[in-house]
Amino acid sequence: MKDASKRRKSELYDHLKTAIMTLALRPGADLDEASLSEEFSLSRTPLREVLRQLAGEGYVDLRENRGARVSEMSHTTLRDFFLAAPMMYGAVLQLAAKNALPQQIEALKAAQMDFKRALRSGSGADRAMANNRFHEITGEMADNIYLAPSFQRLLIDHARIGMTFYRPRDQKMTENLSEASQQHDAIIAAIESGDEATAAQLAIDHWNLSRDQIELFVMPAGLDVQLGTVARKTPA
Amino acid sequence: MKDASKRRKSELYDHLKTAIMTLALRPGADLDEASLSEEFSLSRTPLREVLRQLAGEGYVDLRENRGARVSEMSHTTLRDFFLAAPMMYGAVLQLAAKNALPQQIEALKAAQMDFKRALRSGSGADRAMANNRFHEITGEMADNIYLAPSFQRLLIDHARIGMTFYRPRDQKMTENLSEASQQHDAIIAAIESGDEATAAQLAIDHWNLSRDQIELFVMPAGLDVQLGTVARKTPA
DNA sequence: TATTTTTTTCTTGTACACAATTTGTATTTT
DNA sequence: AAAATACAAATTGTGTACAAGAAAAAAATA
Repeated sequence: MKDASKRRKSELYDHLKTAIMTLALRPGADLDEASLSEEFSLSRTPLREVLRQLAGEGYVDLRENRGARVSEMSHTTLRDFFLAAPMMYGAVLQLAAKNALPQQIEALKAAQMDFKRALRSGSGADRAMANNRFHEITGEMADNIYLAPSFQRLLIDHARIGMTFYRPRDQKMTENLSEASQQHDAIIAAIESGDEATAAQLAIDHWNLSRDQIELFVMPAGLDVQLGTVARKTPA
Repeated sequence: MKDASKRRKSELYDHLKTAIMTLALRPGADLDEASLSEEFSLSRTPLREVLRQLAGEGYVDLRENRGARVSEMSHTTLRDFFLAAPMMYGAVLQLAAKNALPQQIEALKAAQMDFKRALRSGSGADRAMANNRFHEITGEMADNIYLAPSFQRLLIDHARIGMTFYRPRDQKMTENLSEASQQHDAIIAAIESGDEATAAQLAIDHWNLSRDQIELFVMPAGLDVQLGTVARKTPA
């Protein structure tokens, strides 16, 4: 009986994590204790502990007497993200190239195969999660407890941003995704040969590419519509 | 009645934080739920939630079915720390110089006055906490949610390392502390004038000085004692 | 009819009791 | 005497009941 509730607890934990990263639970969404507790057959006590833990890891925000919410993605988020990401991933990849264990390199190659598979035939969520796993492994390779917290926080929003932007809408965006995959291969090679400088540089390149991808999404080619052809106000 | 327990909860939270940072609670120390709950007149339920939160922030480690412990400072910790600290503090100070608000600059100046006061007449804990507050404010100035988690984690161990190493034992160590204070002044000046490059460079200098201070502690001048003048075995 | 006040309902926070696991001790066995 | 096993004590994890607070709905007033 104890075994089962332990399993349910970690199931709840994993479920919330992936649901948040894949945007199944949207930023700002309310997490109701009662309904979650019923859904996972857990009493509210362990449920609340899970929420506290997720809050510590940056998945949710807790408000006094007002329940938990999926952590927000504000208008400043993207800017903060691309300010911090190149530096953090650069540091992580440099350390990964320095410290990676053979076993971890194998795991990274496996993750990259999954990522390629997801690019070919997966959903947006599959792509984002596969990409997330790839970078998560590089974080384990770097093995520095002081970088890990920010890196994990970045990975969460990396996945969420990816869910929005890893959906190619035109030829250019598809090419970018293919280039991202090639960069992953180059990253693996740099790590395997212990080339720290190259690994760090590849991180910068990788994030510049991501930024370009997002720019393509945020600033699409303008609609070719004449003034007045769009109704001022939609009928109620 | 609710008000009072709310206060006790945050008191417990603050108490544990400072006790851990000032080494009143040593790394690895066991945190017993029952005794803490009695000491702060709180039931175990809210107590455990506080521990979960502190775990998320890096103050304690939770082990399944085995209670909470103050987070460890292993032999790899110092190395990890000085690998990550210059980069993180460099980034934080650069952003601080860019984004600091006038109000925050005033707070930073006040914190530096406290730090100087602590250097003159405070205990080791006073110095460590005053120094901690100074850098905490620079973190607020930087205002980037992706850097904050690692920065906070660094500040915790910065304080703990400081508790050990900010106790001058000779002339050289005292001079280093005075130089650290001067660097704080320079950091304030760079932030106030918005000089990002200088701020980032000062961070590097600041951490190199810290590293020197620790080296003086870890590798002191050898004891000048002849072979055989120390008893082989102390009497029982 | 709009706005404020009161009441009701719903949600979160805390306490306590019990179940389950781990750890230390004592006894037995080799 | 050493090791292994069984037992006992202490500690952690979960469920449930109740209290406190916030949001929503209803009633009263302007």
